[in-house]
Formats: sequence, C-alpha cells, structure tokens
Amino acid sequence: MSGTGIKDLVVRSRTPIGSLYHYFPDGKTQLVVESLKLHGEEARRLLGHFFDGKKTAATALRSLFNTAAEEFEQRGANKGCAIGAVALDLTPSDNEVRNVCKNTFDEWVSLIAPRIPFRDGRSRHSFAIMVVAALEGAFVLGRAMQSGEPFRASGEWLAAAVSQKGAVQSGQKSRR
Amino acid sequence: MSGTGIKDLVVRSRTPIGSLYHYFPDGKTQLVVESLKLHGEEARRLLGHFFDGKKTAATALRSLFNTAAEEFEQRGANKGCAIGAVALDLTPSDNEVRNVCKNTFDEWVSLIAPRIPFRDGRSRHSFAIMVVAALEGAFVLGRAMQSGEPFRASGEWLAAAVSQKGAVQSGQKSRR
DNA sequence: GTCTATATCTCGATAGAC
DNA sequence: GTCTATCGAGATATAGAC
Repeated sequence: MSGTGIKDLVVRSRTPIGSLYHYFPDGKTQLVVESLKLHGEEARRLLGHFFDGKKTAATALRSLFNTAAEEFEQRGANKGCAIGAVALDLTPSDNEVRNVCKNTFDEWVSLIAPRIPFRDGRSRHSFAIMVVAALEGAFVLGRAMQSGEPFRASGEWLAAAVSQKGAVQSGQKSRR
Repeated sequence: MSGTGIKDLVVRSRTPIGSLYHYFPDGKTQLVVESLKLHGEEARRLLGHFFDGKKTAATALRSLFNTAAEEFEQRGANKGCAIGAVALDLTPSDNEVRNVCKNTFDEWVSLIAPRIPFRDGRSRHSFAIMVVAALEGAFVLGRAMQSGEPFRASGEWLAAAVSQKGAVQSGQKSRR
C-alpha cells in the first residue's frame, strides 16, 4: 500500500482532499479496498468473457494471455495487476486489504477451474491456481523485460497442458 | 523502490547514516541496485543447486517449488522475491534498477532453459520464462492466501509438463 | 573517514471557515 | 456538504564537528 499516494490520486482526479475524506472516512485503506473490489469485479467479468464455455479451455487460455500481452505492450509495458501489486506490498497487519486480495484470487480460481477439462476436481483447482500465478508472474517479468513475451510464453504452455488431458493429469498423482 | 525505507535499513544494521552515504554516494538507488545484484546472484546459485544436471528436470522443478513453499510458509507467508517486488514497483524512469531486474530474470531463464528436455531451443526458452513467471506469481498469490499452495500447485504442473516431452512440445507449434 | 544533528520534502490526515 | 490551510510523522539526504 505504498508507492502510489493519495496526493497523486487527488491531483489527477482534481478532487479536493477534504471531500475525499468526507466520503471515505477510513482514508487510504478504504480507498484501496474499494478500488480493489471494483478492479477485481471488472477482471472477473473479463475472465468470464474468455472462459465462456463456448471455446475450449486451450483456446480460452491462449486468448486470455495473448490479449493480456497485447494490451500490456500497448500501454508501454508498465501496466500491472492492481491486486497483485497490492498483494506483494502487504504487511502482516493489513488484514482487511489482504482479505480482499485473497477473495479476488479465489474468485478467479473458482471461475477458471470448472472450465479445465480434467476429471479430478483437485487437479482442476490446482491447475487454475497455477494459471492465476502465471498471469501475475507475467506482469512481474513483463515489467522488468519491457515485453509481453512472458504472457505469450505462459499462455502457450498452459494451453498445451490442457490439451494433454489424461497424460498431464496423471502427473498430479506424484504429489507429496 | 518504495515501502521499505533507508531508515529501517539503518536501524537494523546499526549503521550510522552518514557512513552509509559515504560508501553509497548515490543513495537509495545505489543501495537497491547492489542489494538486488547480491540477491540475484544468491538465487542463481540456489537455482543451480536444483538444476544440477543430475536430477531430471521434473524432479528439479518439483524440489524447487516444494522447497520454496516450505520456506515461504516457515517464514510466515510474508517473504517475497526482492527482484519481483522491485520489478512490480518500477516507474518508467527507473532504468538502472529495471536493467538489474531484467538481467537477473534473464540469467535465471538461461540457467533453467538448457535443463528442459525439449528438442527445440525456442521451446526450452519460453518454457523457462514460464517457470520463472509461475515462481514470481506464486509469491504474489501466496502472500494474499497466506499459504505455500500456489508454489506446490505450480511445481506439480510444471513437473508434469516436462514429463510429457514430445506431446507438450508439439503444442508449441500453434504459436501466432 | 566516521558519525551526529538537522535540513528539506512529501506523506496521510484533520480542523474548521464557508 | 465542500473545500483550504495546515499538522505531525517519517522519508531521503546533507553539513559539518570530530
């Protein structure tokens, strides 16, 4: 919750700072929480657009990551996922904010998992976790490398993995 | 480059702040750069330990992610990858710091790629990018979820993917 | 060379005039 | 209800005594 300040926000939105505290009496924490909820909801809708049940999971994954790569590059490779950025910045005491992040990620996982064509529910769940992790990680690498390549690389391999249904799924058994 | 301050650093190391600026005249940027270089080098050695050529790539990936999961949980699920945290925090003008991040990630990718048992060099490279992205993303999700599960989920699937050599590799052809 | 005291700035938040 | 002026804390960085 550091880095971007309320002052930036106030300057850009040309909102008098007093009004801001009138409508958001809990200050920055409340602002962050509300913003993340909005952002998470928007992302959920976007995910739903890709995983609409009409495309195969492989196609959905490839479209999702390729679209993210393009948008990322178009915005100068400096965009980030707000949820991810805040999550990495959490201190142990930021419980309210952490819960918003956790719930958002859980929502995304729950949305993706049922679309993955594996028989076992646990496999679908853990694969979906990896999809979200790869997406968040692609933002990290992409910003450093100034490229959408991490998104494309991840999308290709994830799509390939769900095409290998039975075979890859069996790999799951070697869990400790 | 925000959040953790020089003051924390000075207090913890009991270094007089004057001395610090004597040895690091460029201040915080220089400190960040040197720290990241050290951290990146240490991580490179650790990666080399897992990908030592004696284990299979699948075993190496599983060990790497499971070890990361355990350490992450032991430290209270609040550890992060310093490189990743800084990368997500970069502003467009932080060119020197960004380059350190980029070079570190490139090093990791170059270290992992040759150990992946795919015939095609491009496939090995893009798979290695995904490995690093999944690792960085696991820190993001792990901190939000307060769990090492994202590491374990990613490790399992990545290990499974490299066990499906020929089959998964052909998935790479559908690249745009 | 080493360190202390402090300057200067920006942050999140608030008091209180209108 | 709306907004301005300002607070106190904490940040990075520096001046200058030793």
